[in-house]
Amino acid sequence: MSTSEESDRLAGAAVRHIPPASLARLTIYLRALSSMLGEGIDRVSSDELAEAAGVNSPKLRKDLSYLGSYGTRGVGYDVSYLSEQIAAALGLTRNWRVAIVGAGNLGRALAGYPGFGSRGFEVVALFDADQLVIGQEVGWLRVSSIEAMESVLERTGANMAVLSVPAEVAQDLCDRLVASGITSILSFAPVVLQVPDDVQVRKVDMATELQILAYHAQRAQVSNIASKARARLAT
Amino acid sequence: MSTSEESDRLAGAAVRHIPPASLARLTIYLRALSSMLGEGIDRVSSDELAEAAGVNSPKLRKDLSYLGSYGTRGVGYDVSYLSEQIAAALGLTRNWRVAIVGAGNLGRALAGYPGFGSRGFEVVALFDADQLVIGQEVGWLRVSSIEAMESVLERTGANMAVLSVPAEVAQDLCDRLVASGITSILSFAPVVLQVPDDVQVRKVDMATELQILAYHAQRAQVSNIASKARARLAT
DNA sequence: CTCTGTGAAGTACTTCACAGCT
DNA sequence: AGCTGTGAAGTACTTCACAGAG
Repeated sequence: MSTSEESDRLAGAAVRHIPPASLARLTIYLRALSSMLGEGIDRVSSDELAEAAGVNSPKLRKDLSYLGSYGTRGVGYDVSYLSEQIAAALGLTRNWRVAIVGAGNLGRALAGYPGFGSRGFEVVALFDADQLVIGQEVGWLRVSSIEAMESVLERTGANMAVLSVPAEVAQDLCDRLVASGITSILSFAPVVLQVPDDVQVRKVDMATELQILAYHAQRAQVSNIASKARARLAT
Repeated sequence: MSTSEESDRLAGAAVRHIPPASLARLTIYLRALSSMLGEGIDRVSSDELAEAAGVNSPKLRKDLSYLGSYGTRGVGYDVSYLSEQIAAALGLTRNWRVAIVGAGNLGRALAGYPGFGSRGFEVVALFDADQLVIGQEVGWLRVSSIEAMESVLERTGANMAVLSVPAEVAQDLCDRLVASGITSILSFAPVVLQVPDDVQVRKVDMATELQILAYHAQRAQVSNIASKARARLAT
């Protein structure tokens, strides 16, 4: 038995381990449920929710089954109740205090991102190295100097960080975040960050996404050319 | 035999199908190789490249084996040659013309993203609905009116689009992009987009990423509490 | 009779270990 | 002797089909 499984049992948690693939989808279900709540829908079937989330319904039910049995057979799910259960499983009941490192266009876009503030995430600090940018107001925040990062992180009680800085300085700033006790980092820098095992890093990478699209587009094109060649041969 | 497999054979392509998981990693290898080229390194072993990409070496070799055998046993890989082969497999030899829809902070950040211009991607249009923003210069581009989107897409020969607009208008603009013949879309809007089967959509979602981090952080905490409880019980 | 929840089967990915070049 | 390339074994995820609750 692994340490974490053992810990779950001791902590009395019902959830043992959610597969990464399911975890990613649970956040989508949560958003779909939130928007349904907004529309005044209070009951939903697995078919309907699956449709809204863009997955098939057996997959949705399997995903939900990792959390427990929160539906009613023959009826469906209570939108509000299911939302709460998913939010609880994801750890969204406590408040997360996010520091954004890098106040360029991307950092500002993130600081102003509406869906950010909702669902338990609060942006508590915004850092930059540029003297012209330090001190500027962005939304409710004032940009802090990167030199004072450690003390501001401490004072604001940040427990998550977003890295929206150039690739060259990402590893250095990442190291400083880790040294300050941050263990959850979302990076937009196009580099592989080296961190200790107990630090979680997730990476969002525009170049990767475009290249994956390019691959599929090229394939589609090749298929198309081949189809035409085949059509010619057939005549 | 599926249509696409058949097409590959007819087109004479060596590559049949790259698993999605491998595809995502190939883009990372490509970046690592580019940076090695920049440093003047011209030979690399699977161990070294795997280290740089943050994966283990059997996985890297397996990934590369989907493309072909481009290494030399007992020696390693030629950095430049392997780069070219990966780029070719990903479809990066042709030039991709990208339109960015939405010129808010995020759209501007994307338009100015350096890694964007390199590797075959060129931003050819930038759209917004705000009269105050239309006509502004962002880098080398002038922001076009969203009303003229169809004609500008046509004129600029855009063949990929990035959606950096609010969730409420994302589906509508997506439909217009699809109607204009765009078949590759990268969306930053936090909604599930409905598109025909022949259109590829990839989604980047900040909220999802943070929620996944929150889940892991919460788990780490629970484990920690449990460990302490266990330590107490043991005494 | 409807719709959920879930073992079991099927599929895809990862890891392993070593054969095969150089 | 060293490092790649790859079948085969192992693991994780997805799909299926139906048992089971209402």
